[in-house]
Amino acid sequence: MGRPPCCDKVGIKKGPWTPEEDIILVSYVQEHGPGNWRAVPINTGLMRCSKSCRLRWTNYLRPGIRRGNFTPHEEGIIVHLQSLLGNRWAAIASYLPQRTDNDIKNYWNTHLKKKLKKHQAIGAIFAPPPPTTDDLAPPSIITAATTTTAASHVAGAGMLADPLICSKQDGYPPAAAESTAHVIAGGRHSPFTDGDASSSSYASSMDNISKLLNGFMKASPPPPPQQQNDAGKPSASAAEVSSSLLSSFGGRMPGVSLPAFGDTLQQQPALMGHAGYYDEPRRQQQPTTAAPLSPMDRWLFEESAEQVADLMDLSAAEGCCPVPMMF
DNA sequence: AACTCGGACAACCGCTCAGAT
DNA sequence: TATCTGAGCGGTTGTCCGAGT
Repeated sequence: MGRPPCCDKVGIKKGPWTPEEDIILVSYVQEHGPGNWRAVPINTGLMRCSKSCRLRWTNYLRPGIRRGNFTPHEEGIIVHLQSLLGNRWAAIASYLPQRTDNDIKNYWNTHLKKKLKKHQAIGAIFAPPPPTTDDLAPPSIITAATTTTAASHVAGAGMLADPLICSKQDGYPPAAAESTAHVIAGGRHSPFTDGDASSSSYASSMDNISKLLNGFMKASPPPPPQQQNDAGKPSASAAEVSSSLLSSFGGRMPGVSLPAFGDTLQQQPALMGHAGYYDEPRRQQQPTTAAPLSPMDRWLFEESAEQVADLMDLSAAEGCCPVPMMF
């Protein structure tokens, strides 16, 4: 028998999300937490498929998302992990917690693939040979990178981010696993936190929403153009946004209690509950001190920086890419 | 100024997996 | 144990916008 559709297609709205819908979704998630997506359109009145709601939250509204240009360092990480893991964007995204898998996938398809193709065309070396999995990659990562079954790759993606699973199932040293998780959790020692690390990821995600709202609030003058996220300064405070939005709705939002929206954005822990890699209760158990990096981490975090530099300036080199490129 | 083309990115689709029953 | 269903993932498409002609 055929699989029933994930949701009733009749009356389901498609296409770009409106600021109103975003607010409804954000408010709902703030109140109930992410998850149980099937209930979201039912309880909010959103004429959206549950999958669409989840995707919108995960890829755009979720706090902690960094948008805008990828740094050369990030590019290198992506290239490296892509060569290691293939097109397992979720797994790759677990190493770049501020980026969504969709973002990384898009960036790969539009920028990096082209860049690497060009580089490959001139027969240059993209990166020095990665260390063998025997001496560097933890077992879970080896599994993720080398096993062809979908089950293992999904599990592997999770293991990358989950010290409990890593240590329990694979004998992956807890310290190493924790270090990975610490990075994922935005640990201070993370080499992925680049220049604007001082600005919270929360600010950037709030900027996303603020930007939307500013576009929505026709009564308000448009905000001056700004580099999204990088400045880490929202165009309006959450309270202002909330207040203005309420005004524009005449103080009412259908099916949504909005007054707490400003507070909502201050409650990042509640909103950070990202099913999957950002399991907040588990994240909160992470040590606050920097754990020693696993060999894999070290390779990715330290050595890749040099490799990235080599890659990005497309310096002339001989030979060809030593690692398989999945395109 | 109008049109075309291509890049960038948001969103959708279909498949698979995992948990619940 | 088998089946069902919700959630997640990766591939693909659609749309917008800026650059070039």
